[in-house]
Order: sequence, then C-alpha cells, then structure tokens
Amino acid sequence: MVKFSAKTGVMNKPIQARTLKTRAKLIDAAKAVVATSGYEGLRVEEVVQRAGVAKGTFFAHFRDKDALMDQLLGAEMDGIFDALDAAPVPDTPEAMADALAPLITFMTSERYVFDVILRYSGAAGVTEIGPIARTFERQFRLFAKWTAQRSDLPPELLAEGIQAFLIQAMSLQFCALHASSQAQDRLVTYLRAWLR
Amino acid sequence: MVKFSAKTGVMNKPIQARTLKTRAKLIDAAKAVVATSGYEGLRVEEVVQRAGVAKGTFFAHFRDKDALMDQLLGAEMDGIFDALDAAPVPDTPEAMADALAPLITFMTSERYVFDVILRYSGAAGVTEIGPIARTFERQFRLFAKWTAQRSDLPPELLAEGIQAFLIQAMSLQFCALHASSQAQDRLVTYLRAWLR
DNA sequence: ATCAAAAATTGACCATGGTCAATATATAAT
DNA sequence: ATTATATATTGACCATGGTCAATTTTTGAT
Repeated sequence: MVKFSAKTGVMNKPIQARTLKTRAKLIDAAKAVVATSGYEGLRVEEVVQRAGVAKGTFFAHFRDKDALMDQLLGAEMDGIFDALDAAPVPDTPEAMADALAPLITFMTSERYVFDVILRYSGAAGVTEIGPIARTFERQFRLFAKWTAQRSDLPPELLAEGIQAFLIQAMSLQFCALHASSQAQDRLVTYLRAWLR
Repeated sequence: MVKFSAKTGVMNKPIQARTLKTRAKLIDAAKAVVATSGYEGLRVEEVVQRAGVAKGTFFAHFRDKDALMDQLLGAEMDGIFDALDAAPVPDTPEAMADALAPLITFMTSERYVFDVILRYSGAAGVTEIGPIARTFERQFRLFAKWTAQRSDLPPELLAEGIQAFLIQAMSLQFCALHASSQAQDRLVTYLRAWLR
C-alpha cells in the first residue's frame, strides 16, 4: 500500500516512525558534534557513535556526508532568511549590507562552510534540489523584492547581480590580498555602483 | 651551502636534478591520466604507478592532491590568459563574452574543475598563493585594462564586478533551473547592465 | 676516494568516507 | 495469530587520500 506524503506532495513509500526517530538522532548528534568541533571537524564516525547507530545506518539516511551538511547548513540559512523575509525592505546599499550581516557572518564562519554552500548553491538536476539550493532561490526572490520598485532594470537581473556581488565580497574575505577590508564594506561599494 | 634561486628570487635550498626529473614525471603522468579519465577521475595511485614512483614521493612533491590540481589547472588557465593578454581589448559586452569563451569552456568543462578553481581562487595566506590564485590576479588586471578608459567608475571596481558576473554566469550553468541559457549569453546580459 | 650531512625516496600503515550482503524489524493480508 | 513482503539496521569490508620512520642517493668538504 502506498500513502500520500504531505511533506513532498507526491505519492511515495510510507515512512516508519522508527525511521524518523533514527534520522532525528543522527541530526541531533551531528549538531552536537558541530557545536564542539565545527562543521569542518565533523566526522561521520563520531556522529554515529553519539547517535548510537551503525555507520551503514547513516548512509541509509544521507546519500553522503555532504548531504548531511546540506541539511544542517540549509536549516541554519533558512532561519536567517526567515528573519530577512520578516524585516522591512532596506532602501540603501548600506541598509542592505547591514541586513545581510548575519548571512555573511554565517557563510564566512568557516572556509569549509563557504565552500560547501557554494558547491550546493545550484542543483545539478531538478530532482536533487536540496536545502541549500532552496535557500538560494529564497535569496533570489528576496533580492528581487528589494529591487521591485525600480524601473531602470528588471528586478530579476538586479537580484542576480546582488547575488553575484555578495559571493564576490565573501570570496575576497578569504583572500590574503584583500583581507584588509571587510566583506560588508566591500558589498556596500559594489551595491552603490550596481544600484546607482 | 645555500644557493640563490632565480625562480623564487629568495635564498633557499638548492634543487637536485633528480627532484626536477621526478616532478616532471609526476606532472606528465598526471596529464596522461587527466587525458583519459578527466580531472575528477584522477587517482593519485594511478599517477604514481604511471610515473614509476612510490606514493610517498608524490606527497613529497605536492602538499596534497589539490596542490597537483592547482598546478595542472593553473597552467591550463595561464595558457588561456596568455592568448587573452595578446588579443586586442574588446569594447562591447558581446566582444568581451566572446573573448572569454575559452575560459568559460575550460572552467565549466567539469563541475569538479569549477569547484577546485573556486576553492583556490583566493589564497588563505600570502605565502601560499598558488597558480590558480595567480591567474585570478591576472584576470583582475586584464579586466581593469579592458575598462581603463572609462571615467564613471574606477577600473578596479569595474574589474571586480566583471569577475563576479563571470562566476555568476558559470555557476548558473550548473544549475538545473537556469540550464536553458548559456553562460556566455548570461554574461552578455550582466555586462550590458554593469558597463552601461 | 672517503665520509658525514642533507635531501629524496620508499612502502607499510593510518584516517575516513562509503558499500553491501546478511540480519532484524515492522507492516499488511489472510 | 501467522506469514509473506517490505523496510531498516548492522558491521565487516573496500577505496582512496595522506603520514612517517627507515632507507637510499646525492652533495660538499677533506
């Protein structure tokens, strides 16, 4: 017998309660490991030990280690975008950069975090769109909303530009030659030019 | 006794002829592997077998597998920039995107290649600037040259913008939702807006 | 030519992500 | 309640990048 899944909206296999519990144990254990060792320091072995399951179980729940990261990082970013969606639309480059400060802080908290997010920001296939890719769609819609009242250029184009400059500003954060100025300040410079 | 190195310009250990030969064998073997298996398919084990050396020797010459990729990809991109530097300055967004076609083709030839290049595009420390990071400096100088005669915005800012849009255009190439249009076309759209 | 110090090489070994056939558990039909 | 089928779990095992103490080779001084 096949049941309807409210979560995915398609007909698929019913999910056992046991599955949900194991999955929750793994996620909780992973968060605990991240809290003490950071994202880069996470080891699958430690996660399964804390969760009290075998290693194979981990990979029955997540395609690979990156898929777990996708979940963890995506959830964290979703929280940030929840706040951004609720806040008023910033009307100046400075206000925009200020609003984006939490996102910048999180995405640049670890080089590893930044790399994983970039790697998963676009989905290779429609079926494999993950949490991180979805936050980039949210980001795009948010920036389009921020630029909706402008008439010189389409908001979609302006939004993609802001996305590009945001990545650029954060990338240079990790670059020794540009470490002098902060990502937020660089972003203001970019946005002043892009949105003038 | 310590000798002067013409290559690095600083006083350091003399390099044995044997070292250069082994290094060349490793690089040649790596190129052969890439030719048949692609960059993502490269295995260190296969490289050392082809080169006829032990695995430990590989890591005496390269910090890790990524360092080899840095050399290989950096060399390839340097060739592309040699051609770009020699060519006349393009004066329209279309001409710019045309000129960048070889770079786009190479950087998006494999998802793995794109990811490695992005990861090494900025150096974490001044001492560890590698071949890929250097090509990004070349890219920056090239774009600054392309925009040098403009007076509305500093060429350095315009150059960083072009860099940002180039990455953005290529990123969307790998994204299922935007696969419809080509990276080069997207770049033209971006540059028309950025350089108007 | 000999020898001591420095440099390069070796390969057994380790760390860690990932696989899969076997087993255990849950579900649904009778 | 029993049984058959589907699902979840297990852990030994594999793949591959990376380490390092021991060994070999090169170098420079005598």
